[in-house]
Amino acid sequence: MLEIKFVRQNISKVQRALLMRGETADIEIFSNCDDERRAILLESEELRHRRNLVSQQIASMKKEGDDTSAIEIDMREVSKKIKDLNKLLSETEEKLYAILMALPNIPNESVPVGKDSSDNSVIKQIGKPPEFEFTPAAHWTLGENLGILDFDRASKIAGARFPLYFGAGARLERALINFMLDVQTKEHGYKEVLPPFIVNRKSMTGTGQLPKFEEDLFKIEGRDYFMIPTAEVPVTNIYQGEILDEDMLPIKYAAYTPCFRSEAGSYGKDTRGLIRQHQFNKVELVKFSNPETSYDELEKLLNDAESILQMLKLPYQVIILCTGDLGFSAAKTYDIEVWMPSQDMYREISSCSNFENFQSRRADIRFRRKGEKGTELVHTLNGSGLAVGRTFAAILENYQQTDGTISIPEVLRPYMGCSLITKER
RNA sequence: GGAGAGAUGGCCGAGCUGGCUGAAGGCGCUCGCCUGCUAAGCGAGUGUGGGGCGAAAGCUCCACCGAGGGUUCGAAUCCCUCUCUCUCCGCCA
Repeated sequence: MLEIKFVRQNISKVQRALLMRGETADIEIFSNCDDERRAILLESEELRHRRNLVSQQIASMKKEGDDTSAIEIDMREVSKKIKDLNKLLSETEEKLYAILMALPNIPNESVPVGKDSSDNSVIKQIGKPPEFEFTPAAHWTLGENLGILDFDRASKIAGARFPLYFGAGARLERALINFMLDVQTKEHGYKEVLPPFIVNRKSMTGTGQLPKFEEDLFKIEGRDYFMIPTAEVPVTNIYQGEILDEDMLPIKYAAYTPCFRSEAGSYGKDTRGLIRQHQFNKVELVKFSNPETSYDELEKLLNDAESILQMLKLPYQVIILCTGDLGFSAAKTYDIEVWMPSQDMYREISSCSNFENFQSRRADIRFRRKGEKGTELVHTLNGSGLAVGRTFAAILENYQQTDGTISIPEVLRPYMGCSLITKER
């Protein structure tokens, strides 16, 4: 959420930002509501002021034993009017709030302007795509042939877009989770967190998934609960409504969670394999940062996520999202894309963003500077480190052998207890 | 699920026979003083949000004592609903 004062004073800047994102929002309605709100507020506050004064007067008159019934009758009217005005006020504020909550974050100045994903630019490419003497198979083919993935049976259990891992496949998934958590906690200073996988509406609103993107979420029927689409939601909301000490910052958390996404509106895309599932595993990195250093923290976060791919020796590239492709809450985002041989292209495996104070304003996460009074909003950041299912897919495809077996990346062998995945029975 | 208790400022904790209580007291924090170090001591200050006036420093008003309603001239204080926490019983991985 943007600050109401900021929007009021920077209407044209906000409009420009919306335009750059390829969005339209009716700023006129905002201005009208805003003016209306202040007009009502002014009137209601004047009346309240009067009521406060008279109430005190009544108190002292009663002490003297004077008759106050005439004033009381008068004040009854005033109170009624205040009540009416308040009703009007909250209606106006609701409208205003709805607009404000639907406004996306302002892109950082370093974000290139562009229309859509085709305008994203590649910042760097690390590692070379492997060369095969055969046509590399898709990971679902490999996985099903090896007996470690079974999408058919998964669909009996739950439906399309759910994974089912067996044997070495299940172990590989678990190995990746452990490996990723170990690297981030032991080498990069993140603290491990295991949060709830179901959250309430307030938390979803705090990080920006609601109110705009409810259709992307799995909701628990009959209760105001949602399955998390990413650990970002529960982990960022850990400090919801709190005031942190400056010397606690930056706070760095690494969390493994399953993620649940309804993937509404993506019917034709990635219908096979592990790329687009309703449920997938992810290790998420979340930071709470001092505003001055948040962009340094973003670079570090990106490096921390990248290090996993480097250690797994998977070829990848880093792209910076242009204004038109930026997520709703983000001010700046890098995507990491891993090489997928069967598709002959790079596919997103991580997304690292700085949200500045967009989420912290919604979730009310502040900090207090040493020696200064007042509080300030922290900056929040997060990034996948990494999406486990997609990493699984990338390993299968990049490490496939002529005979359809999968050699295991060196760093995972201690976790797997083997160096090769062969056909399961 | 049943029966109770509670939710107050950064934290702890009074107030809860309605009116001068934005809220005692303590802790913490900041600034100043003092003590040749440390500890202790003394003094002052120290919530958030939103309006109005002002170039600004600032002045002023309103709201906020879990959330939302109600009663009343007036509510942290009374009533209702909800959420959460705690204790006991039941059930349970």
